[in-house]
Amino acid sequence: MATIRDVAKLAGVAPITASRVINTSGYASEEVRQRVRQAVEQLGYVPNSLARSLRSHQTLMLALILTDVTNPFWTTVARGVEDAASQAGFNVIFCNTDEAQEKQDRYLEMLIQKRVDGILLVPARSHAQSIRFIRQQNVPLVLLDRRLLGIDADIVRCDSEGGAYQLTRLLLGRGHRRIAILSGPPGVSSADDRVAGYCRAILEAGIPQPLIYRGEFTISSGYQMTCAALGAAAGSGRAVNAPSALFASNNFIAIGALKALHDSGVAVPDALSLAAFDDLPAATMIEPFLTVAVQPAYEMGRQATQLLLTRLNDAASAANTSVHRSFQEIILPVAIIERRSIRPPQIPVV
Amino acid sequence: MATIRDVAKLAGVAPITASRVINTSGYASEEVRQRVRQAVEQLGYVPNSLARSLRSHQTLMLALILTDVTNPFWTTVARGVEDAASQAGFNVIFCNTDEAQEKQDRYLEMLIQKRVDGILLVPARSHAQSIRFIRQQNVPLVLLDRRLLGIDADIVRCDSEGGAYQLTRLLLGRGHRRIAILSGPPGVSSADDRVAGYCRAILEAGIPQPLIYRGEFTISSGYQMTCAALGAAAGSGRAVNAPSALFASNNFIAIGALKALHDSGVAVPDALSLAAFDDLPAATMIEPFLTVAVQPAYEMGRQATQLLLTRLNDAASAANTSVHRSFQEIILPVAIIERRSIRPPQIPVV
DNA sequence: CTGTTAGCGCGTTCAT
DNA sequence: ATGAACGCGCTAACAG
Repeated sequence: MATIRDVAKLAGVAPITASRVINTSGYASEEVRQRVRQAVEQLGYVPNSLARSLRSHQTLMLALILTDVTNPFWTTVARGVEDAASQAGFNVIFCNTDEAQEKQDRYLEMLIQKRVDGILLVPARSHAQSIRFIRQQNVPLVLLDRRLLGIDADIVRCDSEGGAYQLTRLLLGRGHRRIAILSGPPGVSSADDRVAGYCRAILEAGIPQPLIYRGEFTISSGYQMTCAALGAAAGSGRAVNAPSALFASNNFIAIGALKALHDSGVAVPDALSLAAFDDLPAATMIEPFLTVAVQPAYEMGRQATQLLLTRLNDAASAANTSVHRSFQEIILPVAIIERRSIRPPQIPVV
Repeated sequence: MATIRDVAKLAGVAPITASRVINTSGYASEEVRQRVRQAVEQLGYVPNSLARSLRSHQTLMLALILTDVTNPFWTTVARGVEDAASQAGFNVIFCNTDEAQEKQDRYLEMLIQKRVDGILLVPARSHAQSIRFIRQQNVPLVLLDRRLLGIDADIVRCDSEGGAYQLTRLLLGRGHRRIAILSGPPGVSSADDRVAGYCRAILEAGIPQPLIYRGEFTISSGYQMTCAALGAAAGSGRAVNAPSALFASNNFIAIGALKALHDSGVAVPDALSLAAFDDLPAATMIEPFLTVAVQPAYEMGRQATQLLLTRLNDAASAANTSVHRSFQEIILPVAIIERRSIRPPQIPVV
């Protein structure tokens, strides 16, 4: 593989001159430019960015660590990140943690070895250990979607608490009193916030007993929690005790719930109402009918990336003046979209 | 950021000794190992893989260039690639071309600059130009899913022709005579092969006129082609001329078709039968009912990666003996899954 | 406008 | 068992 020295030799100039032509940095006479360009062409020269990065101390690579690109929500976030990054000349490495702390840490180590210029992280669990590691390495970091207890950091996330509150209010407004929330894992702030918003609305309505189920943000967990919610009612022996509405706290849980309800022969919304956080993937929307709280996924990715790029500039200009800037927290609004999966409860509350 | 020299200094040894301990290559007394490890810990030292790769001429990175990770089919392929790669100690960079030649070429250039060790490519279009570029740079390449006319290369793909043939035969066996295929872009071998398999079955059945629509592998294109297929019949003024069955040649086209049929009030399978290539994403399968030809997506990714890794070894051991090995073509079988979207035509053929 | 020198951080080669 | 010297390919810093 040809090096810049080969190019320089062929063009009859010094390597640095070739470098200047190739990177259009610094002066070069038109004649020299021609010769260098031709040499590049002739040799099929492709610059070695390893060497370049080693010298220049930047790789033009960002990393996005998330839980699962299989989920269309994250796919959309990823697109937002990629678009914003590539517009600024950066590439993005994607990493799936599957919510596993251990995988997350392995990736972090690898990414820092590769000297990525910045990291966008959807923290798998509430551990702050990983963040300390990143800080120690002086790599700019922006959190995405999830807060971390006791950690001040730049973050872009949505108003999960508020969205959950509104969605619960919507169900209450339709006359539901027994509303069960099917939520994600404790310790994940977006999950906790949605439970909190739900509880606030429930308590405000004077309902003594919230119905909270906690599992994973997966289809199978949504299925199981739904079965549990239905089963608990069956166990009590009184149909009146069955929840009349379910609040699925993400799209995959909603899909699992729909599946479970279908398998149990429970019709939505005739027998039971269903509302969810996050829209379902476009692919399922042959006939959209789920009432949802939608997060601006693309925008989350875009803004987080822009914030990260800002921090890179800060770091570059600040150089060795280690002034501590304050962190930024960007909270994006959640939009409620009413469709047809909610209806007043069929069995009037006694 | 600490370098290996800092570690060496702190441990009171030469840099190379520290290197040997860190990479567990070569000898080192137990006492020295201890000191080095402690220095690493104390300084928070993380090796610089840019420098390491520059020296060792390998990056342990592979690239997967595909058209659209949004499609669950490709997501699954990607998982197969990632699993096989990480098991061998390699990382994967993912790139979306959106079927655009230009994006593909930009990514290729970038990946070669980054000196990835190998490339898995789902070629966007039939151009062979890009492949010549890769060959010239001596980077091992395995094609995925799509052949390239006039190009001999390692490839892992499915039997699209055979699968389409079988699926069409299935429809014919149910008594359908007017079967329309909604296909992908000409020049993309998987699309062309499916049309070919369809045509073979149609001709064998003695049907004079195949009904072929060609568009993109997208939801909107599936929608449009379906409207066109329905509209053509309407235009002819005779319901008898309407297709009684549709063959969607990938999952996104199938979703678009379902949407269009729903919007037009055409019931599946009562009024019209539908079969598709590729299964729908798990997320939509609340109640699976589509009869499909399924490709082993995960396995495609896995085997392609293994083949690529084999080639890396070949290249490493062959060194400068440029023996030309013959290329391998791995063709995976397609499985037909019969469900409930096919039914004999309601309007008997005159 | 162009060239010389040096070094980014690491590991191969050869010496001790 | 350990170390010195060198170079991977490139560009910053400093001439001229």
